[in-house]
Amino acid sequence: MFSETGYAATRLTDIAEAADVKQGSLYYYFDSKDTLVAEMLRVGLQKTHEHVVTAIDALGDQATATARLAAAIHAHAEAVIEAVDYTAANARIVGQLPDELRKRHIRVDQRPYGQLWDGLLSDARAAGEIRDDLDLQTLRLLILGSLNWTVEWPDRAKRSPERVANILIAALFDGITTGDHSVQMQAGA
Amino acid sequence: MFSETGYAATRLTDIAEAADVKQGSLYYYFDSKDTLVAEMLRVGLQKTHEHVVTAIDALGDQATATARLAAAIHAHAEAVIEAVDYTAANARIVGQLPDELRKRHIRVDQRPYGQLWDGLLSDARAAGEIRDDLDLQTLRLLILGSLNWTVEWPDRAKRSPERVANILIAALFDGITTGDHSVQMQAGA
DNA sequence: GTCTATACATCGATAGAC
DNA sequence: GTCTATCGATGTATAGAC
Repeated sequence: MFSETGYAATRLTDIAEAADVKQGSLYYYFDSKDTLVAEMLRVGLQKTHEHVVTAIDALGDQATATARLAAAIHAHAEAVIEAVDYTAANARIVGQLPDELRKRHIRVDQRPYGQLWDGLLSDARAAGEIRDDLDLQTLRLLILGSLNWTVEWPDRAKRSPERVANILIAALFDGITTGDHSVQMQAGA
Repeated sequence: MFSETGYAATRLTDIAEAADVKQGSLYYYFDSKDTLVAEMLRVGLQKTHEHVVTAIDALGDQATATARLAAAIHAHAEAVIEAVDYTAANARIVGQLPDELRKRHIRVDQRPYGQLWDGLLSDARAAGEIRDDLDLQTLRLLILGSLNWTVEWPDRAKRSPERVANILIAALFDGITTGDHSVQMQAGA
């Protein structure tokens, strides 16, 4: 509901109705709307985290670091596009949260997930599989951002998680250029 | 203000205060909060559009399609990260808008900007500069999404637009891998 | 643990003087 | 064109019965 309606516009009455209780009853479980939202965000990110870890582990010990990275991209795409409702909600409403709530969420909940990704990237670099002239933290944020933003895509542009992930992986790993148009790019700015 | 506080939490009182008038006076210029927001979104996207077009035109006629694409990425990064306040607001609040407002904005305002980008990409493909096995619309949304999401980056991860754009361009154009780890990736999913 | 009822605050919008 | 004053709606939060 938060994913569809947004943080502020989602009323406790609606949430209660969906849970088949009355609005007042929610206060037996939560102190406020904010603690309810915070709990949802926490659970959501945890589920996403688990989903991604499961996908990576499924590859087994022999997988290369880049293969593991690709699996993570697939899994995150699944989470944000369809598999985990909470993840879409996370992506949609982080920008709408009251300041303290957002900061706490980023600091407490998002940090470990970011570290998982940073680990994937630095493993790949350590294995010599990705170049060492790119800022990995920025790269991670760009990758996750491109996937998270799918929640804003117009309906007609929607694609399956597999499709989106494959395109992103192909572009990232192989590059989008045909020959070596790449060099002249580096010169810019 | 919308960029920082969000759509719902930004009060007309605050806006009026920043404009050095009283809240009631705003209604001399706008019929409602929504028309005010709609106008801001329209102007914002227009400014971004112009900023990007200017950057592309500055390259002159001899520039390759990929060079033009790179310039567009730089310019959009500038717009969303620092240059155009409106752009950050756009990125931040599209997900928070009431349904009809958002739909109209995407349909009326965002469409032309999306077409500019699709043009850049299809020109590059026509020139044989980028591969022809990637869905260009999806690629465009992934690129813009990765940049738009920078508004959600934690403060400590913030980078200059040049830095962010260069990393994205390097990754996209050259690929992030060192050798041909790429091939085995394509096999996944 | 869930309900009904209601207090309380907030904020968009309107009215009307100047 | 800008102000002050206020209405009216909405929605979170609380009180208290069952």
